[in-house]
Amino acid sequence: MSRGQQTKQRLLDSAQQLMYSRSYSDVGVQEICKDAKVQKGSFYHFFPSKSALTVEVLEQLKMQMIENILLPAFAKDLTPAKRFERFIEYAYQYQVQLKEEYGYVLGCPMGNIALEMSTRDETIRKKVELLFESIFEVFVDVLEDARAAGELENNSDINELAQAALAYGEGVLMLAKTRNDPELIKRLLPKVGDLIGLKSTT
Amino acid sequence: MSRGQQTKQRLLDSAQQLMYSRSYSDVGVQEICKDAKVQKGSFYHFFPSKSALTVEVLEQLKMQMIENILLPAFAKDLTPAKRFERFIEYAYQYQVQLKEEYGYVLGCPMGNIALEMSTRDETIRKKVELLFESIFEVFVDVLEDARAAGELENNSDINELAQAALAYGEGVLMLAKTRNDPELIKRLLPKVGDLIGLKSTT
DNA sequence: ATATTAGTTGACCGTTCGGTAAAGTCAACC
DNA sequence: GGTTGACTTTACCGAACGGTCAACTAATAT
Repeated sequence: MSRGQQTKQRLLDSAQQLMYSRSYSDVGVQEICKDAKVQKGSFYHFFPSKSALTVEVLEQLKMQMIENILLPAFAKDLTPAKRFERFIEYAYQYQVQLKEEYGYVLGCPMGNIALEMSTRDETIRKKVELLFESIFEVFVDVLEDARAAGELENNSDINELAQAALAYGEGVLMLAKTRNDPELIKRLLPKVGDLIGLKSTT
Repeated sequence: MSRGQQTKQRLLDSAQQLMYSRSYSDVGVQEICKDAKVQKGSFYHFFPSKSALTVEVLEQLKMQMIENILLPAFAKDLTPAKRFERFIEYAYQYQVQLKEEYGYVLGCPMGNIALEMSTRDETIRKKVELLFESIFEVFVDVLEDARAAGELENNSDINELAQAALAYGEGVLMLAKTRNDPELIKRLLPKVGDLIGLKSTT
């Protein structure tokens, strides 16, 4: 990685961490630069605006999420139901760890930005929409497996089930963040099985 | 209402409208004052801080929501399932109207603030937690009615079902806001019946 | 070796931020 | 009719905001 790429990466990493643990508006370009040990002029050499930086942060977030959570959790070595269980366990453990580290359950980094920025920055809104689409596709994939294996009691459209599952997950993370209690994830998320009609998840 | 109370009310109303349509951070006390036609000094006569104003806005929001949405939607003139259907219709119509008025689906005013502010202002987080509790209680009430009427196929703890329903609702509103598409509410929210095991809601 | 490009530095822009303070105005009560 | 306290006005604070700019240095290619 070239010198410039390293600098850019530090900016992306600092921005991701700071914005996730606080919010888009609460973190200024100045603070991101200070954290990344980069001067402000350099920031604007790599990014035309704070908004553009954020879009790249979201892209990075998506890649990390797919690689570190979605792919391992939904690997096809288990039954669809067990994959969901594994996913829930990952999500729970992650929020527990965040609470230890920051004192707060931080919830979903995409959901946080979505609600803060959707009415203020159209390119950010569109980007988050795409990220949700990525998760959604993974869900569709598992649900198709489940239906093929006869483990799906529900005969609704799989696209709608996947969206419902995504919505439910986001909602549970919101409640967990609001209560600042990761246990909510463990108690509530398994009910996603009822929502999508998956056998033996409860 | 005394002159002072009127001023305070204008501040609360302006703040509520501006913060809901944009966000907490994007709206300054200056702008709130300008919108309410109140001088800044007066603002700080009524509220010690922007945070305190927000807590009162949230309280007002709760009262309005209970009176205008929850009480009429969950009135006991219909079966529990039909009450949920009516609630969904209200939520849908409201977001459609917001989109016409502002160009954006605004989602849930509590959820929006929760995700933006939970890690930044503890008194706001606590207040939102309480608001969720209020909705939650209404849900518990309907679910008890449903179980008494034998319309609840699920034998889980009603508190957990109510929380799951709340989470799902918030998640659907988040997705609708991110996609800026109120139709998602109509398509997705009825599945709450599957989640809580309510007969004949789909 | 030199020219070009990529990256860095730090000072600077106008504006807005949340919040303060003091002087002034108004209505109500004695 | 004067006093009191609620409310309003206006000017102001230091700090931070997102973004710009021109001068500088480091690395690369010819």
